Amino acid sequence: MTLKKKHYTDSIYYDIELTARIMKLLGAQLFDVMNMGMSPEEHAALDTIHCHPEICQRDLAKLILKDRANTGRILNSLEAKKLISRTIDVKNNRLIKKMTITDEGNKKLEETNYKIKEYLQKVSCKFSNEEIDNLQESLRIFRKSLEELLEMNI
Amino acid sequence: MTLKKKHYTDSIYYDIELTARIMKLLGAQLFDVMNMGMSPEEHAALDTIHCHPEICQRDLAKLILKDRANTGRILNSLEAKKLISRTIDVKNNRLIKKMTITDEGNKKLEETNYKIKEYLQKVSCKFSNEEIDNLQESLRIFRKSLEELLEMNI
DNA sequence: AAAAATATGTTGCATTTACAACAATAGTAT
DNA sequence: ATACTATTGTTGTAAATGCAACATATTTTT
Repeated sequence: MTLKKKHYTDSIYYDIELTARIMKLLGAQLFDVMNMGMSPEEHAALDTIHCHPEICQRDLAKLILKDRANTGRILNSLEAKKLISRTIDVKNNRLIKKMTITDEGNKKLEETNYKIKEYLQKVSCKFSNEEIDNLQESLRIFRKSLEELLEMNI
Repeated sequence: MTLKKKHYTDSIYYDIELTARIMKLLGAQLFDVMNMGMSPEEHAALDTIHCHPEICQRDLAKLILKDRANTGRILNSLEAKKLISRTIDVKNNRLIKKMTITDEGNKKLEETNYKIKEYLQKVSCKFSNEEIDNLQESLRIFRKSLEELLEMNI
């Protein structure tokens, strides 16, 4: 009853949707104003490749919450901007397109991450780091409940 | 630092995006399996009209988090399904398309809300109502911080 | 060894979405 | 009173997204 409350705009569904929307807006604005030279999606991909250097496109897709098709397109764009290069490589005896971040890409990523960090300290002032940690933890637990429900398969 | 953490997949941005995505998936699945006869978006619109009987399309758009164009299209679909009817009316001496929920629409809305409530009690078992209230409150406070940042206009 | 299943990536298409332009009307200012 | 601005809704268009089909290659099954 409290979960979906009585009506749509009172539900947790709505609160999460709305928060996600505002964050996306803020992100788009940040990347636009700061002239990052890449989209938030491209940054997400680049940053995630940096954290998982041997990742394949399929696994990257799962992490950045896109499907394989769109992940491929984002990577095409990053490649066109010479921020990554793609070579055919082998992992577990399987052919994969290995992605390597170029020097230019690493420089750009570092710059971008710094700008983001700098910008977002303004939020941290208003919402303490501990509060954010708690919120993230609550969301994780909440997701776990949802995923169990998905497995129940009704 | 904690807000965006070091990397994309550790950030609160990511947690919220991921949670939103899972909720949307769950919602789509629910509406599909239960044969609701309308999309989650249409339900959001219908339920919100029910809560604000005199609302105009523009205000409805703000509430259901769509733009005016898409709100109009959703309403077209609801009208085609005979769940609402639209008549030209006057509000504050202004011409607006007044939306009225049909009897069929009210019946459908009640049915749907009941099915949702029933289904979501399963989640409440795993995640207490109080926890959900707390999560919603945290999200509200977090959004407030973000909105202040948006007003600061960079 | 042949066939079936799995993994990886690409392409095409249909849907959703957002944004901008437009039309019609009403309020406000000069 | 006329012109400007704001509100409301529609239409058109371009971009993002997701899904299904396909191509290729590898692993597993028979």
